[in-house]
Amino acid sequence: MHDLDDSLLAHLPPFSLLSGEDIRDILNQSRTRLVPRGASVFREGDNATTFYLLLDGYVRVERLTQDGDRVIPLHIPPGQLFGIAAALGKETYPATAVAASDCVALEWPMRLWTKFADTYPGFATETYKIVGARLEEVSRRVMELATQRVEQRVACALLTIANQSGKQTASGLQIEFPLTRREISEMTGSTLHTVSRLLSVWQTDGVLVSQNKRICVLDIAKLKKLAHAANVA
Amino acid sequence: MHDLDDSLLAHLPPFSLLSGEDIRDILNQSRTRLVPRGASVFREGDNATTFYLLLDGYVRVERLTQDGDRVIPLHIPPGQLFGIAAALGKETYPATAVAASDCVALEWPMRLWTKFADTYPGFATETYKIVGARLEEVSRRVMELATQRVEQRVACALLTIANQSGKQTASGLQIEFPLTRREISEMTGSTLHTVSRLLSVWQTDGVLVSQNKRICVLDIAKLKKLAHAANVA
DNA sequence: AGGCAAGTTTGCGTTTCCACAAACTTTGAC
DNA sequence: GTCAAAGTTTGTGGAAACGCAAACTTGCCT
Repeated sequence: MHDLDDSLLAHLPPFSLLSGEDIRDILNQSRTRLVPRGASVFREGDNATTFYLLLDGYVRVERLTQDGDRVIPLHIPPGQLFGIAAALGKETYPATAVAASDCVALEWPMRLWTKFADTYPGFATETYKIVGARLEEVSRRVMELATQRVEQRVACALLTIANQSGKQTASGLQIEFPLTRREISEMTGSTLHTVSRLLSVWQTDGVLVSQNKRICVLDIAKLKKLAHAANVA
Repeated sequence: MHDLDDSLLAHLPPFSLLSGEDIRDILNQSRTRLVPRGASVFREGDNATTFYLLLDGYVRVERLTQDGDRVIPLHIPPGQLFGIAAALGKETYPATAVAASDCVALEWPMRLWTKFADTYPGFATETYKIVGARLEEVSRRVMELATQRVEQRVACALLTIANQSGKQTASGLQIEFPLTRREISEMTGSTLHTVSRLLSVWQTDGVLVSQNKRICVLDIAKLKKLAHAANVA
Protein backbone atom coordinates (compact mmCIF):
# COMPACT_ATOMS: atom_id res chain seq x y z
CA MET A 1 0.00 0.00 0.00
CA HIS A 2 2.01 2.83 1.36
CA ASP A 3 5.66 3.14 0.77
CA LEU A 4 5.63 6.17 2.97
CA ASP A 5 8.16 6.08 5.71
CA ASP A 6 6.63 6.12 9.16
CA SER A 7 9.27 8.54 10.25
CA LEU A 8 7.74 11.00 7.81
CA LEU A 9 5.02 11.69 10.32
CA ALA A 10 6.85 10.99 13.52
CA HIS A 11 8.31 14.46 13.84
CA LEU A 12 5.17 16.37 12.85
CA PRO A 13 3.26 17.94 15.73
CA PRO A 14 -0.05 16.13 15.39
CA PHE A 15 1.74 12.79 15.52
CA SER A 16 4.84 13.50 17.51
CA LEU A 17 3.52 11.92 20.68
CA LEU A 18 2.43 8.68 19.04
CA SER A 19 4.06 5.28 18.89
CA GLY A 20 5.32 3.83 15.65
CA GLU A 21 2.42 1.44 15.63
CA ASP A 22 -0.17 4.18 16.01
CA ILE A 23 1.43 6.06 13.18
CA ARG A 24 1.35 3.00 10.97
CA ASP A 25 -2.36 2.62 11.74
CA ILE A 26 -3.00 6.18 10.80
CA LEU A 27 -1.00 5.88 7.61
CA ASN A 28 -2.83 2.72 6.62
CA GLN A 29 -6.10 4.55 6.72
CA SER A 30 -4.85 7.38 4.57
CA ARG A 31 -4.73 7.90 0.85
CA THR A 32 -2.07 9.83 -0.94
CA ARG A 33 -3.12 12.64 -3.17
CA LEU A 34 -0.95 14.38 -5.72
CA VAL A 35 -2.07 17.84 -6.68
CA PRO A 36 -0.38 19.63 -9.57
CA ARG A 37 0.36 23.30 -9.28
CA GLY A 38 -2.72 25.43 -9.85
CA ALA A 39 -5.23 22.66 -9.13
CA SER A 40 -7.52 22.98 -6.16
CA VAL A 41 -7.69 20.45 -3.36
CA PHE A 42 -11.16 21.58 -2.35
CA ARG A 43 -13.30 24.62 -2.94
CA GLU A 44 -15.05 27.11 -0.70
CA GLY A 45 -18.51 25.80 0.11
CA ASP A 46 -17.79 22.15 -0.73
CA ASN A 47 -18.95 19.60 1.79
CA ALA A 48 -16.11 19.11 4.21
CA THR A 49 -15.77 15.36 3.79
CA THR A 50 -12.02 15.04 3.93
CA PHE A 51 -9.10 16.44 5.86
CA TYR A 52 -5.51 16.60 4.71
CA LEU A 53 -1.92 16.62 5.79
CA LEU A 54 0.38 18.49 3.46
CA LEU A 55 3.54 16.42 3.04
CA ASP A 56 5.24 18.44 0.35
CA GLY A 57 4.56 21.66 -1.49
CA TYR A 58 2.61 24.75 -0.55
CA VAL A 59 -1.11 25.36 -0.48
CA ARG A 60 -2.64 28.76 -1.06
CA VAL A 61 -5.87 29.52 0.79
CA GLU A 62 -8.25 31.66 -1.24
CA ARG A 63 -11.63 33.24 -0.76
CA LEU A 64 -13.83 35.14 -3.14
CA THR A 65 -15.75 38.26 -2.19
CA GLN A 66 -19.26 38.86 -3.38
CA ASP A 67 -17.86 41.18 -6.03
CA GLY A 68 -15.61 38.44 -7.33
CA ASP A 69 -12.38 39.74 -5.85
CA ARG A 70 -9.97 37.05 -4.77
CA VAL A 71 -8.30 37.33 -1.37
CA ILE A 72 -5.47 35.17 -0.06
CA PRO A 73 -5.55 35.10 3.75
CA LEU A 74 -2.69 32.65 4.21
CA HIS A 75 -0.42 29.95 2.82
CA ILE A 76 0.03 26.50 4.30
CA PRO A 77 3.55 25.11 4.58
CA PRO A 78 4.41 21.40 4.38
CA GLY A 79 3.85 19.42 7.56
CA GLN A 80 0.54 21.04 8.47
CA LEU A 81 -2.97 19.70 8.56
CA PHE A 82 -5.53 21.57 6.47
CA GLY A 83 -9.16 21.24 5.54
CA ILE A 84 -9.96 20.72 9.20
CA ALA A 85 -13.10 22.83 9.06
CA ALA A 86 -15.11 20.05 10.66
CA ALA A 87 -12.95 20.23 13.78
CA LEU A 88 -14.54 23.64 14.22
CA GLY A 89 -18.05 22.38 13.62
CA LYS A 90 -18.26 23.49 10.01
CA GLU A 91 -20.02 21.35 7.44
CA THR A 92 -18.43 23.03 4.45
CA TYR A 93 -14.97 24.35 3.75
CA PRO A 94 -14.80 28.09 4.42
CA ALA A 95 -12.17 28.66 1.74
CA THR A 96 -10.62 27.20 -1.37
CA ALA A 97 -7.28 25.40 -1.17
CA VAL A 98 -5.10 25.64 -4.26
CA ALA A 99 -1.71 24.03 -4.81
CA ALA A 100 0.78 26.90 -5.02
CA SER A 101 3.38 24.37 -6.09
CA ASP A 102 3.05 20.68 -6.93
CA CYS A 103 1.78 19.10 -3.76
CA VAL A 104 1.74 15.75 -2.04
CA ALA A 105 -0.89 15.35 0.64
CA LEU A 106 -2.34 12.57 2.73
CA GLU A 107 -6.11 12.53 3.02
CA TRP A 108 -8.54 10.92 5.43
CA PRO A 109 -12.32 10.88 5.51
CA MET A 110 -13.52 13.44 8.02
CA ARG A 111 -15.24 10.86 10.22
CA LEU A 112 -11.80 9.60 11.21
CA TRP A 113 -10.91 12.96 12.66
CA THR A 114 -13.09 12.40 15.71
CA LYS A 115 -11.69 8.92 16.05
CA PHE A 116 -8.11 10.12 15.83
CA ALA A 117 -8.82 12.90 18.29
CA ASP A 118 -10.32 10.44 20.77
CA THR A 119 -7.81 7.67 20.26
CA TYR A 120 -4.47 9.33 19.90
CA PRO A 121 -3.22 11.50 22.71
CA GLY A 122 -2.12 14.91 21.59
CA PHE A 123 -3.72 14.69 18.17
CA ALA A 124 -6.60 17.03 18.98
CA THR A 125 -4.44 19.33 21.05
CA GLU A 126 -1.89 19.73 18.32
CA THR A 127 -4.56 20.29 15.72
CA TYR A 128 -6.06 23.07 17.76
CA LYS A 129 -2.65 24.61 18.16
CA ILE A 130 -2.54 24.91 14.41
CA VAL A 131 -5.98 26.49 14.45
CA GLY A 132 -4.74 28.91 17.07
CA ALA A 133 -1.72 29.81 14.98
CA ARG A 134 -3.93 30.43 11.95
CA LEU A 135 -6.30 32.59 13.96
CA GLU A 136 -3.29 34.51 15.16
CA GLU A 137 -1.97 34.97 11.67
CA VAL A 138 -5.27 36.10 10.20
CA SER A 139 -5.73 38.46 13.09
CA ARG A 140 -2.25 39.87 12.51
CA ARG A 141 -3.22 40.47 8.93
CA VAL A 142 -6.25 42.44 10.08
CA MET A 143 -3.94 44.65 12.10
CA GLU A 144 -1.63 45.16 9.16
CA LEU A 145 -4.45 45.99 6.79
CA ALA A 146 -5.99 48.34 9.32
CA THR A 147 -2.90 50.33 10.20
CA GLN A 148 -0.15 50.00 7.62
CA ARG A 149 0.49 51.46 4.21
CA VAL A 150 0.69 49.21 1.18
CA GLU A 151 4.47 49.27 1.12
CA GLN A 152 4.69 47.98 4.68
CA ARG A 153 2.02 45.37 4.10
CA VAL A 154 3.78 43.96 1.08
CA ALA A 155 7.06 43.89 2.97
CA CYS A 156 5.32 42.11 5.87
CA ALA A 157 3.72 39.57 3.59
CA LEU A 158 7.03 38.75 1.94
CA LEU A 159 8.75 38.54 5.29
CA THR A 160 6.14 36.17 6.66
CA ILE A 161 6.39 33.89 3.67
CA ALA A 162 10.14 34.04 3.51
CA ASN A 163 10.41 33.13 7.18
CA GLN A 164 7.73 30.47 7.01
CA SER A 165 8.81 28.87 3.79
CA GLY A 166 12.07 30.33 2.62
CA LYS A 167 15.04 28.16 1.80
CA GLN A 168 18.45 29.55 2.63
CA THR A 169 20.61 29.56 -0.48
CA ALA A 170 23.97 31.01 -1.35
CA SER A 171 22.46 34.25 -2.58
CA GLY A 172 19.66 34.66 -0.03
CA LEU A 173 16.36 33.40 1.30
CA GLN A 174 14.45 31.85 -1.56
CA ILE A 175 10.66 31.57 -1.47
CA GLU A 176 9.97 27.99 -2.41
CA PHE A 177 6.92 28.43 -4.57
CA PRO A 178 6.01 30.67 -7.52
CA LEU A 179 4.41 33.91 -6.48
CA THR A 180 3.02 36.45 -8.92
CA ARG A 181 2.56 40.17 -8.43
CA ARG A 182 -1.16 39.59 -8.60
CA GLU A 183 -1.03 37.04 -5.81
CA ILE A 184 1.01 39.33 -3.62
CA SER A 185 -1.55 42.04 -4.23
CA GLU A 186 -4.32 39.65 -3.25
CA MET A 187 -2.51 38.88 -0.02
CA THR A 188 -2.06 42.52 0.85
CA GLY A 189 -5.21 44.20 -0.40
CA SER A 190 -3.45 46.10 -3.12
CA THR A 191 -3.08 45.98 -6.89
CA LEU A 192 -0.60 44.15 -9.05
CA HIS A 193 0.58 47.49 -10.42
CA THR A 194 1.51 48.89 -7.06
CA VAL A 195 3.21 45.66 -6.07
CA SER A 196 5.16 45.64 -9.30
CA ARG A 197 6.40 49.16 -8.68
CA LEU A 198 7.45 48.28 -5.14
CA LEU A 199 9.32 45.14 -6.16
CA SER A 200 11.07 47.05 -8.93
CA VAL A 201 12.37 49.58 -6.48
CA TRP A 202 13.37 46.93 -3.99
CA GLN A 203 15.17 44.98 -6.66
CA THR A 204 17.09 48.11 -7.60
CA ASP A 205 17.93 48.65 -3.94
CA GLY A 206 19.22 45.10 -3.65
CA VAL A 207 16.58 43.99 -1.16
CA LEU A 208 15.46 41.09 -3.33
CA VAL A 209 15.65 39.50 -6.74
CA SER A 210 12.60 38.34 -8.60
CA GLN A 211 12.51 36.38 -11.80
CA ASN A 212 9.89 34.14 -13.29
CA LYS A 213 7.62 34.23 -10.23
CA ARG A 214 10.55 33.22 -8.06
CA ILE A 215 11.46 35.64 -5.34
CA CYS A 216 14.69 35.59 -3.41
CA VAL A 217 15.19 37.92 -0.47
CA LEU A 218 18.75 39.20 -0.41
CA ASP A 219 18.61 41.59 2.50
CA ILE A 220 16.26 40.52 5.25
CA ALA A 221 17.25 43.40 7.50
CA LYS A 222 16.33 45.98 4.89
CA LEU A 223 13.04 44.25 4.24
CA LYS A 224 12.28 44.27 7.96
CA LYS A 225 12.95 47.96 8.06
CA LEU A 226 10.55 48.48 5.16
CA ALA A 227 7.95 46.33 6.86
CA HIS A 228 7.89 48.23 10.06
CA ALA A 229 8.72 51.79 9.29
CA ALA A 230 8.58 52.68 5.65
CA ASN A 231 8.01 56.29 6.57
CA VAL A 232 10.98 56.63 8.89
CA ALA A 233 13.54 56.57 6.10
CA MET B 1 -23.19 30.47 47.02
CA HIS B 2 -24.62 31.15 43.64
CA ASP B 3 -28.03 32.56 43.26
CA LEU B 4 -27.67 32.17 39.53
CA ASP B 5 -30.49 30.34 37.93
CA ASP B 6 -29.43 27.06 36.35
CA SER B 7 -31.63 27.81 33.40
CA LEU B 8 -29.36 30.73 32.66
CA LEU B 9 -26.86 28.36 31.16
CA ALA B 10 -29.18 25.66 29.95
CA HIS B 11 -29.93 27.30 26.63
CA LEU B 12 -26.36 28.38 25.85
CA PRO B 13 -24.55 26.24 23.30
CA PRO B 14 -21.65 25.02 25.42
CA PHE B 15 -24.09 23.72 28.01
CA SER B 16 -27.21 22.96 26.07
CA LEU B 17 -26.62 19.22 26.01
CA LEU B 18 -26.04 18.91 29.73
CA SER B 19 -28.30 17.77 32.54
CA GLY B 20 -29.43 20.15 35.25
CA GLU B 21 -27.09 18.46 37.67
CA ASP B 22 -24.07 18.88 35.43
CA ILE B 23 -24.89 22.53 35.01
CA ARG B 24 -25.15 22.99 38.76
CA ASP B 25 -21.74 21.36 39.15
CA ILE B 26 -20.27 23.72 36.62
CA LEU B 27 -21.88 26.73 38.22
CA ASN B 28 -20.61 25.73 41.64
CA GLN B 29 -17.08 25.83 40.39
CA SER B 30 -17.48 29.26 38.87
CA ARG B 31 -17.04 32.71 40.25
CA THR B 32 -19.02 35.71 39.17
CA ARG B 33 -17.15 38.71 37.98
CA LEU B 34 -18.59 42.17 37.47
CA VAL B 35 -16.68 44.41 35.12
CA PRO B 36 -17.60 48.07 34.81
CA ARG B 37 -17.59 49.68 31.41
CA GLY B 38 -14.12 50.54 30.25
CA ALA B 39 -12.33 48.11 32.57
CA SER B 40 -10.39 45.23 31.09
CA VAL B 41 -11.07 41.60 31.90
CA PHE B 42 -7.60 40.55 30.83
CA ARG B 43 -4.83 42.04 28.77
CA GLU B 44 -2.88 40.92 25.76
CA GLY B 45 0.12 38.90 26.89
CA ASP B 46 -1.23 38.07 30.36
CA ASN B 47 -0.93 34.47 31.44
CA ALA B 48 -4.09 32.73 30.32
CA THR B 49 -5.13 31.41 33.71
CA THR B 50 -8.86 31.90 33.46
CA PHE B 51 -11.65 31.50 30.95
CA TYR B 52 -14.96 33.31 30.96
CA LEU B 53 -18.57 33.12 29.97
CA LEU B 54 -20.15 36.46 29.23
CA LEU B 55 -23.58 36.52 30.83
CA ASP B 56 -24.49 40.11 30.22
CA GLY B 57 -22.96 43.06 28.46
CA TYR B 58 -20.53 43.30 25.58
CA VAL B 59 -16.81 42.76 25.45
CA ARG B 60 -14.54 44.52 23.01
CA VAL B 61 -11.48 42.64 21.82
CA GLU B 62 -8.49 44.90 21.28
CA ARG B 63 -4.95 44.52 20.08
CA LEU B 64 -2.12 47.01 19.89
CA THR B 65 0.27 47.24 16.97
CA GLN B 66 3.96 47.83 17.46
CA ASP B 67 3.38 51.49 16.62
CA GLY B 68 0.78 51.78 19.35
CA ASP B 69 -2.27 51.80 17.11
CA ARG B 70 -5.28 50.10 18.60
CA VAL B 71 -7.25 47.63 16.47
CA ILE B 72 -10.59 46.08 17.33
CA PRO B 73 -11.00 42.76 15.51
CA LEU B 74 -14.34 41.80 17.06
CA HIS B 75 -16.94 42.19 19.79
CA ILE B 76 -18.25 39.40 21.98
CA PRO B 77 -21.99 39.26 22.61
CA PRO B 78 -23.55 37.86 25.79
CA GLY B 79 -23.80 34.09 25.99
CA GLN B 80 -20.38 33.39 24.55
CA LEU B 81 -17.26 31.96 26.07
CA PHE B 82 -14.14 34.08 25.81
CA GLY B 83 -10.56 34.00 26.98
CA ILE B 84 -10.33 30.43 25.72
CA ALA B 85 -6.83 30.91 24.35
CA ALA B 86 -5.64 27.83 26.19
CA ALA B 87 -8.08 25.66 24.23
CA LEU B 88 -5.90 26.56 21.27
CA GLY B 89 -2.69 25.77 23.07
CA LYS B 90 -1.79 29.32 23.94
CA GLU B 91 -0.22 30.18 27.26
CA THR B 92 -1.05 33.87 27.10
CA TYR B 93 -4.05 35.82 25.89
CA PRO B 94 -3.53 37.01 22.34
CA ALA B 95 -5.65 40.12 22.84
CA THR B 96 -7.07 42.43 25.47
CA ALA B 97 -10.72 42.11 26.51
CA VAL B 98 -12.42 45.33 27.58
CA ALA B 99 -15.97 45.74 28.82
CA ALA B 100 -17.77 47.77 26.16
CA SER B 101 -20.70 48.04 28.56
CA ASP B 102 -21.05 46.97 32.18
CA CYS B 103 -20.51 43.25 32.12
CA VAL B 104 -21.37 40.19 34.15
CA ALA B 105 -19.23 37.17 33.49
CA LEU B 106 -18.61 33.78 35.02
CA GLU B 107 -15.02 32.72 35.37
CA TRP B 108 -13.27 29.41 35.84
CA PRO B 109 -9.61 28.54 36.29
CA MET B 110 -8.22 27.34 33.01
CA ARG B 111 -7.34 23.89 34.34
CA LEU B 112 -11.06 23.16 34.52
CA TRP B 113 -11.40 23.66 30.80
CA THR B 114 -9.78 20.32 30.03
CA LYS B 115 -11.90 18.70 32.68
CA PHE B 116 -15.11 20.20 31.32
CA ALA B 117 -14.14 19.23 27.78
CA ASP B 118 -13.49 15.64 28.85
CA THR B 119 -16.42 15.30 31.20
CA TYR B 120 -19.29 17.06 29.56
CA PRO B 121 -20.42 15.92 26.15
CA GLY B 122 -20.65 18.70 23.63
CA PHE B 123 -18.73 21.21 25.70
CA ALA B 124 -15.56 21.01 23.64
CA THR B 125 -17.44 20.74 20.37
CA GLU B 126 -19.49 23.81 21.07
CA THR B 127 -16.48 25.75 22.19
CA TYR B 128 -14.69 24.98 18.98
CA LYS B 129 -17.73 26.07 17.04
CA ILE B 130 -17.32 29.46 18.62
CA VAL B 131 -13.66 29.46 17.68
CA GLY B 132 -14.69 28.58 14.13
CA ALA B 133 -17.17 31.43 14.04
CA ARG B 134 -14.53 33.88 15.28
CA LEU B 135 -12.02 32.67 12.71
CA GLU B 136 -14.71 33.14 10.10
CA GLU B 137 -15.46 36.65 11.27
CA VAL B 138 -11.85 37.74 11.43
CA SER B 139 -11.27 36.26 8.03
CA ARG B 140 -14.27 38.14 6.68
CA ARG B 141 -12.79 41.31 8.06
CA VAL B 142 -9.58 40.61 6.16
CA MET B 143 -11.60 40.37 2.98
CA GLU B 144 -13.37 43.61 3.70
CA LEU B 145 -10.18 45.46 4.51
CA ALA B 146 -8.51 44.06 1.43
CA THR B 147 -11.19 44.87 -1.10
CA GLN B 148 -13.65 47.49 0.11
CA ARG B 149 -13.53 51.25 0.47
CA VAL B 150 -13.83 52.85 3.87
CA GLU B 151 -17.49 53.69 3.41
CA GLN B 152 -18.39 50.07 2.74
CA ARG B 153 -16.26 48.81 5.58
CA VAL B 154 -17.90 51.10 8.07
CA ALA B 155 -21.33 50.12 6.82
CA CYS B 156 -20.36 46.44 7.10
CA ALA B 157 -19.05 46.87 10.62
CA LEU B 158 -22.23 48.59 11.76
CA LEU B 159 -24.37 45.96 10.06
CA THR B 160 -22.48 43.14 11.73
CA ILE B 161 -22.81 44.70 15.14
CA ALA B 162 -26.43 45.67 14.65
CA ASN B 163 -27.31 42.16 13.58
CA GLN B 164 -25.24 40.49 16.27
CA SER B 165 -26.23 42.73 19.11
CA GLY B 166 -28.97 45.07 18.05
CA LYS B 167 -32.20 45.37 19.96
CA GLN B 168 -35.32 46.01 17.93
CA THR B 169 -37.05 49.14 19.22
CA ALA B 170 -39.92 51.23 17.98
CA SER B 171 -37.63 53.50 15.99
CA GLY B 172 -35.13 50.95 14.73
CA LEU B 173 -32.34 48.54 15.53
CA GLN B 174 -30.45 49.88 18.51
CA ILE B 175 -26.84 48.90 19.17
CA GLU B 176 -26.78 47.91 22.80
CA PHE B 177 -23.47 49.35 23.87
CA PRO B 178 -21.79 52.73 23.51
CA LEU B 179 -19.68 53.02 20.40
CA THR B 180 -17.52 56.04 19.59
CA ARG B 181 -16.36 57.26 16.21
CA ARG B 182 -12.85 56.38 17.23
CA GLU B 183 -13.83 52.82 18.04
CA ILE B 184 -15.60 52.43 14.74
CA SER B 185 -12.48 53.70 13.00
CA GLU B 186 -10.40 51.17 14.93
CA MET B 187 -12.71 48.40 13.77
CA THR B 188 -12.49 49.44 10.13
CA GLY B 189 -8.95 50.64 9.70
CA SER B 190 -9.92 54.24 9.21
CA THR B 191 -9.85 57.53 11.13
CA LEU B 192 -12.39 59.02 13.47
CA HIS B 193 -12.68 62.00 11.14
CA THR B 194 -13.69 59.96 8.15
CA VAL B 195 -16.14 57.93 10.24
CA SER B 196 -17.65 61.11 11.62
CA ARG B 197 -18.23 62.46 8.12
CA LEU B 198 -19.85 59.22 7.00
CA LEU B 199 -22.18 59.01 9.98
CA SER B 200 -23.17 62.64 9.51
CA VAL B 201 -24.22 61.99 5.95
CA TRP B 202 -26.03 58.82 6.90
CA GLN B 203 -27.86 60.56 9.68
CA THR B 204 -28.99 63.22 7.21
CA ASP B 205 -30.13 60.48 4.84
CA GLY B 206 -32.14 58.82 7.59
CA VAL B 207 -30.07 55.65 7.63
CA LEU B 208 -29.33 55.93 11.33
CA VAL B 209 -29.43 58.15 14.36
CA SER B 210 -26.49 58.60 16.66
CA GLN B 211 -26.39 60.41 19.95
CA ASN B 212 -24.11 60.11 22.92
CA LYS B 213 -22.27 57.06 21.56
CA ARG B 214 -25.59 55.32 21.03
CA ILE B 215 -26.32 54.29 17.49
CA CYS B 216 -29.70 53.25 16.19
CA VAL B 217 -30.06 51.93 12.67
CA LEU B 218 -33.28 53.21 11.11
CA ASP B 219 -32.98 51.80 7.63
CA ILE B 220 -31.24 48.45 7.46
CA ALA B 221 -31.90 48.07 3.75
CA LYS B 222 -30.15 51.33 2.94
CA LEU B 223 -27.22 50.39 5.17
CA LYS B 224 -26.93 47.06 3.39
CA LYS B 225 -26.84 48.85 0.07
CA LEU B 226 -24.05 51.09 1.36
CA ALA B 227 -22.17 48.09 2.69
CA HIS B 228 -22.11 46.18 -0.51
CA ALA B 229 -22.13 48.65 -3.32
CA ALA B 230 -21.35 52.17 -2.30
CA ASN B 231 -20.09 52.87 -5.76
CA VAL B 232 -23.14 51.59 -7.62
CA ALA B 233 -25.63 54.41 -7.31
C1' DA C 1 9.72 27.98 -34.63
C1' DG C 2 5.93 30.68 -34.16
C1' DG C 3 2.19 32.39 -31.84
C1' DC C 4 -0.51 32.90 -27.84
C1' DA C 5 -1.39 33.50 -23.12
C1' DA C 6 0.18 35.05 -18.93
C1' DG C 7 2.70 38.08 -16.38
C1' DT C 8 5.27 42.49 -15.86
C1' DT C 9 6.57 47.25 -16.28
C1' DT C 10 5.73 52.02 -16.62
C1' DG C 11 3.25 56.42 -17.40
C1' DC C 12 -0.46 59.50 -16.36
C1' DG C 13 -4.71 61.32 -14.49
C1' DT C 14 -7.86 60.79 -10.76
C1' DT C 15 -9.94 59.52 -6.50
C1' DT C 16 -10.03 58.40 -1.95
C1' DC C 17 -8.94 59.29 2.35
C1' DC C 18 -5.70 60.81 5.63
C1' DA C 19 -3.23 64.54 8.32
C1' DC C 20 -3.53 68.70 10.38
C1' DA C 21 -6.25 72.16 12.45
C1' DA C 22 -9.65 74.47 14.89
C1' DA C 23 -14.21 75.14 16.75
C1' DC C 24 -17.89 73.04 18.84
C1' DT C 25 -20.79 69.87 21.86
C1' DT C 26 -21.60 66.82 25.42
C1' DT C 27 -20.75 64.52 29.70
C1' DG C 28 -19.34 63.76 34.09
C1' DA C 29 -16.87 65.33 38.25
C1' DC C 30 -16.30 68.46 41.96
C1' DG D 1 -23.15 75.53 38.12
C1' DT D 2 -18.67 75.38 36.36
C1' DC D 3 -14.87 73.33 34.51
C1' DA D 4 -12.14 69.92 32.38
C1' DA D 5 -12.05 65.98 29.59
C1' DA D 6 -13.78 63.43 26.04
C1' DG D 7 -15.96 63.14 21.88
C1' DT D 8 -17.65 65.26 17.50
C1' DT D 9 -17.93 68.17 13.47
C1' DT D 10 -16.16 70.47 9.64
C1' DG D 11 -12.67 72.68 6.54
C1' DT D 12 -8.50 72.52 3.71
C1' DG D 13 -4.48 70.69 1.53
C1' DG D 14 -1.90 66.88 0.11
C1' DA D 15 -0.16 62.20 -0.45
C1' DA D 16 -0.88 57.50 -1.35
C1' DA D 17 -2.50 54.30 -4.23
C1' DC D 18 -5.84 53.06 -7.66
C1' DG D 19 -7.72 52.78 -12.52
C1' DC D 20 -6.85 52.87 -17.11
C1' DA D 21 -3.83 52.16 -20.83
C1' DA D 22 -0.24 50.54 -23.56
C1' DA D 23 4.14 48.37 -24.42
C1' DC D 24 6.98 44.83 -23.24
C1' DT D 25 8.84 40.20 -21.62
C1' DT D 26 8.59 35.43 -20.72
C1' DG D 27 7.16 30.84 -20.85
C1' DC D 28 4.37 27.40 -22.87
C1' DC D 29 1.82 24.88 -26.28
C1' DT D 30 1.24 23.03 -30.81
